[in-house]
Amino acid sequence: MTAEKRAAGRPRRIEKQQIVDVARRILQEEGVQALSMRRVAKEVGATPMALYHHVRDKDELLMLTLAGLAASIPRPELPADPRERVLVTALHIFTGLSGFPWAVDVLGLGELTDKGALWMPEEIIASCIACGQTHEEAVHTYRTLWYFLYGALRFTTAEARRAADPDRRPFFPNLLTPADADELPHLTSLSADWQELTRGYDIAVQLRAMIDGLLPPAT
Amino acid sequence: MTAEKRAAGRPRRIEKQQIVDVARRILQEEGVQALSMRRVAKEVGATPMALYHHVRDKDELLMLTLAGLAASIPRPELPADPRERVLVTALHIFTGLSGFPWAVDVLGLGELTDKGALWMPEEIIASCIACGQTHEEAVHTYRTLWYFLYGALRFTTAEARRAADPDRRPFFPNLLTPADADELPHLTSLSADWQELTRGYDIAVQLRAMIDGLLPPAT
DNA sequence: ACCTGAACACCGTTCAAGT
DNA sequence: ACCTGAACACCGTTCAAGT
Repeated sequence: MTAEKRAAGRPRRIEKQQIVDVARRILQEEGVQALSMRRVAKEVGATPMALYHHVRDKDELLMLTLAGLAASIPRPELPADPRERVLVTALHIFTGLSGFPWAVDVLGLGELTDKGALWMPEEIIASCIACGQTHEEAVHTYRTLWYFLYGALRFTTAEARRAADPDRRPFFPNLLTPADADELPHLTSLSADWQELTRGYDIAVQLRAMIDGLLPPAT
Repeated sequence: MTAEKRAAGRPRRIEKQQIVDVARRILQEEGVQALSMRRVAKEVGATPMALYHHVRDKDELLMLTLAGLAASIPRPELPADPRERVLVTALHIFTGLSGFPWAVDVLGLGELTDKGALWMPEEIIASCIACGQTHEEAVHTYRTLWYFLYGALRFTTAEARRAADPDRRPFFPNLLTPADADELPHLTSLSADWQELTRGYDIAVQLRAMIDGLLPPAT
């Protein structure tokens, strides 16, 4: 079904793949806020408008950068127990995407784009069914896990970005004062070692507990 | 401690509160992508640069729009059972923020800004402790619930936005073809009624299950 | 102290024209 | 078919000056 390319008309000077590659490099090196159509055009050696002959708009270009990303991450060994497979696959999504903060931003656009990533929802849904869930329940469980992973990735990467910023000043440093101890006793007593508590957060522990609640009890 | 305002210098023409109010109205009516400093300045009857005398930058203005939001939402009746209190409070966060999609975007900036919202983490952490968790575990549980709620809100509001768009065309309509049935059997068989499965997703059911897994078993 | 004006260095995208 | 050039309608923010 792959038709020969017609040689009619003007020969193309820039390839779609080239555009996507440049975009992905900018995203990886400088993040999503650094990517602009004009910047990509310049680095690809063309006019901004030349890009629009290859992609519909900026959102499409962003989503195209996701293609092939999953294939570049080594697939993990999956255990035999289906419950453990859910955990390991979910953790793999988290650790895999941790290295690509820009991908989390792009995934927020809400459209599936990378076919090579689909084995992960497939695996989780299949394992949930193997654990005794109906097909519908399994889809819901996957969705719940994805919402959690997305949120965790968002705040983890955002915090890492802010930590890397040399001249960051908190916007509201003293939202909580000792005077709030009456109304908010736990938050005030915990606010001192909030940073340490954040470090102690273990995504694997949380995922395991979540999965325990979401899946039917083991037989 | 509230010092009298010095009347020295030029009298102010625009009040900070006025700026924040206009910004919040734009956010509520047209969403976060419609808010610009220049737009706010115009509607407030001033130069773009006048705003910078009252706020540090656009991010600070965005975060200021959150102040007082929680107080505008009626506080729910909380049940006596601490486990149920966690659920009801978490659900309240979800339903409360569902009406303010822009607030979800602003919360993604990652800084706490609305003091009136702090009773919710306080309540969840206190209830988790009442259920037998340590202070540290309770903070982790809250964080896990928040990550999930944030992800759920993100995708729910994004989907609602796209559904409201009159001329939306999916970017990648046929990512999954019948030929993928070998590799991705569940996804291909489920893709037909994916919309219906999405409608059947019940956040209360998922939260209850999550909480069951996260909290120690009831005595 | 508070605000203006001009400027800098950008954006995404449409449209008409060229090869 | 593919690309350019010019234009439209915007951005956030700095800086020097005015009252």
